[in-house]
Amino acid sequence: MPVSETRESYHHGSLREELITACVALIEAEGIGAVSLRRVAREAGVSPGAPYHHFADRSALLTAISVRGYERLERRLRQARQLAPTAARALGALVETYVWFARDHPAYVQLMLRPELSQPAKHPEAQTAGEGAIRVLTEAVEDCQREGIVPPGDPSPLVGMVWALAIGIVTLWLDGPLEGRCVSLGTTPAGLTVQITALLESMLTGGSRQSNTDGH
Amino acid sequence: MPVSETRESYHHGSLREELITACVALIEAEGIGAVSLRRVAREAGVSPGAPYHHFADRSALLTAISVRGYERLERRLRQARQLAPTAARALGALVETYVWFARDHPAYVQLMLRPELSQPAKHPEAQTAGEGAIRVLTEAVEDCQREGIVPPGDPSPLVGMVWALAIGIVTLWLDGPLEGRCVSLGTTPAGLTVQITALLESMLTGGSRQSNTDGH
DNA sequence: TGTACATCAGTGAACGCGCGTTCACTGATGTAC
DNA sequence: TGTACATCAGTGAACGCGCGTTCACTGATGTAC
Repeated sequence: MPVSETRESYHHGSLREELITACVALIEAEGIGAVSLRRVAREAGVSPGAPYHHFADRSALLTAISVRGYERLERRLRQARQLAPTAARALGALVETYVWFARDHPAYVQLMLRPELSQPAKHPEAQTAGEGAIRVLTEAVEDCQREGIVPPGDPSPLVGMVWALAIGIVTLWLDGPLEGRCVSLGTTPAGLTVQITALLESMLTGGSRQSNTDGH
Repeated sequence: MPVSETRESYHHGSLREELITACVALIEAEGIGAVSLRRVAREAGVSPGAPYHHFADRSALLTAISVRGYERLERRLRQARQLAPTAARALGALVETYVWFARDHPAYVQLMLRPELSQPAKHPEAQTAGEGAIRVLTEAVEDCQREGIVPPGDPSPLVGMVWALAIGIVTLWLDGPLEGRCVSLGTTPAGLTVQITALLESMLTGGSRQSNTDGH
């Protein structure tokens, strides 16, 4: 019988799982620059060779984490889309969801945004997993078309716009400049995100009217 | 007399300049993962210790390149803003300009987007240089407000939106997924960029009308 | 213009380090009968 | 249930490597007189 992928304990316990956990914790604690296979093994309390029983090489571990990140992101995006009261709200909510996901799991997203670490040419799984997330975006845009908010035709410009917007906000937040800018503006990254998505929605539904509801 | 920063040749020629050139070329040829100070020195045809007469350490070189990138980007953004016939067009043009800049100088932008390499905590110059670029965006948004396209008030949501949009498209392009997606859509990253900026502008000026001019 | 000296920007050898990966091994776990 | 054996997931030592950085040095460039 082949080794089950879901068993709870063998020798060490489920080392594969613990390596992923340790790597995520390491990135969150010391930044993406601190990642190395040896270091992750050390954090997991295991010898440097041990990971090779679970991952072909360093990039395989990082790819596995990226894949998990995309899967979790997609799940949250699907929930957000289902909960949104209108199609226009869904688009804004998807952007927000991506950003909150990055805030809650910065390590996943940082890996997802650094292909030089996962080497997608070698391990294409992460890219495949990412396509699932984009599918949710596309479906949401198609909803908008069905509701007449967005004209029919190729949905990809709006899909690309929403996707890029989400990645852009996330990058600015995780990389630091957003935090600093928000401080000098008297707001927060989360607050600015909500303002941006509100702006997006108002552009979609009501022309260029921009609501400044937060007392400006 | 102190050493002039702009002299053409001393011993080697202007090594500082050549190190920057070599590093940029290296990133463009082999990707951001190939960067090391030793390697850059080797590419410039110089011994491993030579760079230390021009840069305090590795991150200082990478910061200098980021700074140069932001300066060049800002110059191009200013030109684009001046050439734009309308304020709304200026916003779209700024996004496009950022994206074309990334296409023309991927190495600069990749460094700008990886703070763990420049270590902004140690060398804050890059962040300062980046603020110049955002000032151009802000001015363009204020133009829109002056023209009545955008309601008065805090410009930062729209500034953030345009900024994030630009960075998002750039990230998707440089990191690969955009290229692949565009192929399967029968378009190109540049084409999709233009579609996205057109969409942005039409959202700003005319509600949510989305022109599909490319025969779809 | 020529000489003596200071400075500057290179060389190349060396340092210690952490890295990714391999490998012979071992002992725990699972399987067959 | 007990024993013999196979497999599996660890250990820990070792490999070769490239890295960032330092340092004593050297020879070219610039400066003073």
